[in-house]
Amino acid sequence: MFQCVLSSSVLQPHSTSCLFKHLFYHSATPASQKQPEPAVRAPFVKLCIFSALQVARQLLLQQQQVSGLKSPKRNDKQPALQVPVSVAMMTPQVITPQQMQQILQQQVLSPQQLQVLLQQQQALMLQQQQLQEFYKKQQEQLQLQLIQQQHAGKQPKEQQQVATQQLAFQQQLLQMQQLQQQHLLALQRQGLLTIQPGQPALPLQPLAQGMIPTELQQLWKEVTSAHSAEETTGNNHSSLDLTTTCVSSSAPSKTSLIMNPHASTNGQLSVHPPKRESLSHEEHPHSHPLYGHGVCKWPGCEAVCEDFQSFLKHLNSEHALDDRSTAQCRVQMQVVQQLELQLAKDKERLQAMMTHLHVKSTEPKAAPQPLNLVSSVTLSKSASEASPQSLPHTPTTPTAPLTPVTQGPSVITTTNMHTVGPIRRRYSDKYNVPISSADIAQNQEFYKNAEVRPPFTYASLIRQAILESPEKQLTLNEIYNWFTRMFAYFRRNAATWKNAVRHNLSLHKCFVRVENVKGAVWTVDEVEFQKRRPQKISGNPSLIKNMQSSHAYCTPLNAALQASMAENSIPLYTTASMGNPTLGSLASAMREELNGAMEHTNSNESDSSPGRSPLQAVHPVHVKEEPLDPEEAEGPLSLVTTANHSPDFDHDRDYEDEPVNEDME
DNA sequence: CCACTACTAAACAAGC
DNA sequence: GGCTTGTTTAGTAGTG
Repeated sequence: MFQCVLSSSVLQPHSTSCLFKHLFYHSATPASQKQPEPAVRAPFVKLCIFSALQVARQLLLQQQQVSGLKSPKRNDKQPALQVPVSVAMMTPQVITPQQMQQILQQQVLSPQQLQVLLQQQQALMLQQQQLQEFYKKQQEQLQLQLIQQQHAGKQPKEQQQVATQQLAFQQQLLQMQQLQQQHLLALQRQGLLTIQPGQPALPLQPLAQGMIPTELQQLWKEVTSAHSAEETTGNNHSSLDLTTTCVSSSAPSKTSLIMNPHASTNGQLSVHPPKRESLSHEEHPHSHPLYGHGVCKWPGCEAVCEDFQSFLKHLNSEHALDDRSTAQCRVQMQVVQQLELQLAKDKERLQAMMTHLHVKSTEPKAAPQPLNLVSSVTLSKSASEASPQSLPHTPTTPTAPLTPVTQGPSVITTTNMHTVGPIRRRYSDKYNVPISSADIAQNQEFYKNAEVRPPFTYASLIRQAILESPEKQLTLNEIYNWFTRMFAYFRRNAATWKNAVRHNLSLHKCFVRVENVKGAVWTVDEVEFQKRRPQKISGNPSLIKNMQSSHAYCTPLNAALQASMAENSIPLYTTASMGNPTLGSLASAMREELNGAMEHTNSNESDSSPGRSPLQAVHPVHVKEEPLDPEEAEGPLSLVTTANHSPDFDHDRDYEDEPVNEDME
């Protein structure tokens, strides 16, 4: 029932490759992030890893942006706009695997390993310093050359060479910094989880770009010094120290708090945890944010506490206000801060993506028809936001999945639709948007509101409309309504697309007309429908290959979709019961289609379909002309009303009020 | 170049 | 007669 589905046209080879890229991106990213999680792992460690990744990623981002600005070379090759885009796309993949590995491995470090780590760290520092020096020299050289050229006006090549060298070094630097960052965080974590003999704080200036470096530095100092203090002195002493440490060390944090408004609240919360806790648990005897499921939730602790009382005991004894706890708090603060930062970034990216989808890259030919888009609001918004890391695609791919830049057929202006005469546009193949599951789910709302042509063939859409109905049958008018309900695009220019719908219904064998008491309804002959694509696919070996290779993505694809839908509390394909059935079901139908296509590639022709869709083993009527159908016996009740989407149909009326529309209800 | 598919336009018929 | 529904044909365009 839940199958991967894409419209037949969507599966055209061209778009398929894009799709796979896309899918790979979507599937690879989360997978790698969760990657090899050891069985036993404190949540704290997860947080640390996560934050480490975020830090590194952020670092990389900022670095790239900086370097993108600095190096003229980069701008030569690609529009400045695109640089951050590709970076944004790549970062998750670039960072994750190795870093994960390292971080995870480092998690179980023995003292010796720690030693090694530290040595590595130092070595890194050294290398980095060297690199930096080199880099400086290069810069100076470049400056010099620039000056010379300004006077002499020549030798651009050399300059370029230097620039590229510079770039390369920047990248190396970047990598070093990443590694460094990573080591630092690993060490931090270790320092908290195991007692780490005091290693002098390391010079950390190069880290500056990534995240508040002074804070990190401070953190590191504190953590290490705290441990050494703990080792050398007793607990009593340290509990005395804490206050001082707390006070003195809070200075840098405060500065950062000022810089980051979000952090301030967190800072407040986490800086004085012990006090708060004692207060809070008095007020709310059995709810404590640090206690849950009989386990202490203090980062890295996970001590089992039978009851709340013992937890309190544990809390007061093990996590008293001492240097260590303070340091841990600070780290936690960092973590939260980083998460917030990341969240902000992701939000921004999401915004930019959405904006981008509403906007049109305005380029191609002096098109008679303007390129689209939705509202001026989004437009203006996009102007300011679309720049940084929004675009989901690398500049190198000519066919950006979500934005068919080419001749604007995929998008049509509202205003021009009526006036512009017949515009031939073909959206299914070329301009087709390869669609990942997430896209589908996400874009559903988008298509509902934005007058963007959906990247599905009429046949697929019709089928979807029909399958979505509880009886798996719709009248023509109901199909129309579905179109207008689901796609803003189809709220205009009704004559054209309605004609196309009728044309498709008549033309394709997979659509079966069933006479009924009250008229005629259309159903889908799934067998026929499935037959359609194999032809296409079977003719093209490369496609088959792609399809097969893509099979592996189907699962994560589904998972991702379902997850995203679950997040939005969108039920899957329970059409009859839910208020807004369309979103989930469209997506699921898309999956279905994809799966169906793949089944056919795997088991060509053979009658695999009946098993697959008991649900729509509707009417195996192959002769279109035949009005009579076993279906007729089934009952005339269904078509009478649109009981299933009664709520939605009010919307339909709205749409139908439009000038062009000549629907009758 | 050809076959195939998809989209668009339009003519036409039947029924209400 | 006007409209919807349904069928059919023709032309265009993209892809392999």
